[in-house]
Amino acid sequence: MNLLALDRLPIELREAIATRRLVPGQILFRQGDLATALFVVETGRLKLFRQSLEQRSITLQIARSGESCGETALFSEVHSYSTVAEIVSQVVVYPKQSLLLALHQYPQLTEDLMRRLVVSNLTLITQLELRDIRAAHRRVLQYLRYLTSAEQTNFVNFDRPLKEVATDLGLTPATLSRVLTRLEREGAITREQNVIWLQNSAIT
Amino acid sequence: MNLLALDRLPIELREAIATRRLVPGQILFRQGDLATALFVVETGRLKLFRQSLEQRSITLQIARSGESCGETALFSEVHSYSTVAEIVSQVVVYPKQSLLLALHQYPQLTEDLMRRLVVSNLTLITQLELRDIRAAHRRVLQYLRYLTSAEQTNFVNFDRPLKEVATDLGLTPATLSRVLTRLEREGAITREQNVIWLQNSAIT
DNA sequence: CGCATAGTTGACTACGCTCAACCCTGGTGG
DNA sequence: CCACCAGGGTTGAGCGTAGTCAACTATGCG
Repeated sequence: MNLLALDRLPIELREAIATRRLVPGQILFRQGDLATALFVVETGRLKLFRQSLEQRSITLQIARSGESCGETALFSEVHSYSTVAEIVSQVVVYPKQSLLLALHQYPQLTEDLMRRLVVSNLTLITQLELRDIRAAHRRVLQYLRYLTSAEQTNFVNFDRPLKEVATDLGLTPATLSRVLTRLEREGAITREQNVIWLQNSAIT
Repeated sequence: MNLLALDRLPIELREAIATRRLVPGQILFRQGDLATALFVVETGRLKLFRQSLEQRSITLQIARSGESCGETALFSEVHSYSTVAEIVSQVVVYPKQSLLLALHQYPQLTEDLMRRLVVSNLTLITQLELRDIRAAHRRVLQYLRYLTSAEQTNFVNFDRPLKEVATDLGLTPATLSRVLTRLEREGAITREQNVIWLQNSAIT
């Protein structure tokens, strides 16, 4: 949940951190904002996204409990993406300056941060790979595979509107809807409420 | 060029590093390979790419002198992408174990590594943003803008075949060709050999 | 000089987007 | 308790644009 077990944190950093509550739709920071802190999600759900030219929004990641955002700004003046709370959320705020100071003395902290950066990297790579799949039905199928393999299950429970999922995938809601009905018709998945079962089919 | 000025490196790491020569087309490591080292390009040009399902290749980054690859593997067992030399190249090899050991004692090293991870992150985000632009001509234009803004110039000198550039952009060579002639016809760019001039036009 | 490869151009196709209408659900207020 | 409304989800028709496949040209290298 926290960057490090609280009692292992240097005292000066322990004093600097705080928590913050966010309501749905509330912006934590905007891309371009001066970066003053790094955040770790305690509860709730944040969306990390970039608002591109021509006002499209590109979802970089959905950060849930234990995940962080704003790490890249540790070594860059400003945030490179925006973050918004999708539901009521609580985040831990680690002031950038205190963190940077503490880095030098606490190797554990360093390692944790690096790990987070690496994870963030891998997430982005996954996103890129998804976007590279042109055919919508394959992209969706692959997306479902990622989700299930991460959870070690064969189903996905969507806790967010399909509309959102669609844009995450770079699709329109209409297209996603069509794709899902098609996949179900073909027997690749079965749907039930917000739950989608993946049949381990040979369909690629 | 190096991860750190050589004389500032801890002696045990200094002894562990080596250099390696690569010929065009030579694979440095493959995605899925056990990660044993991190590499910094001394001379030449490497392509970091992911081979997706259905044998498409997604270029993550072109690493040139001073840039690195394999950092993400510092905290993961295996490499998450492949790296190939596009031309004759020379890389510095930093064994992972030695690096991890040295991290604890040399804050400078840590900072350098984190910086590299952050840069890698931003590069990936840029890629994603590009891919999100559907219209090929806009995507290409934006790509040219990124390149020129990075170089502080108004032209781009392609040292690699357009064919490669096309796939980097997620386009086919045919489409890229058409787009370039169109952009030139519309006056957004002018071409001459491998050089493309960007007219600061209002065209978006 | 001849070959291999990159680049260009054309005709056709496929697929996701747009825009629109419609259904369905959950929440609200009378 | 029902009427209404708003939003998400679904479905349809038509369009635009990048892909595909192919032919052809240009270029560089042996």
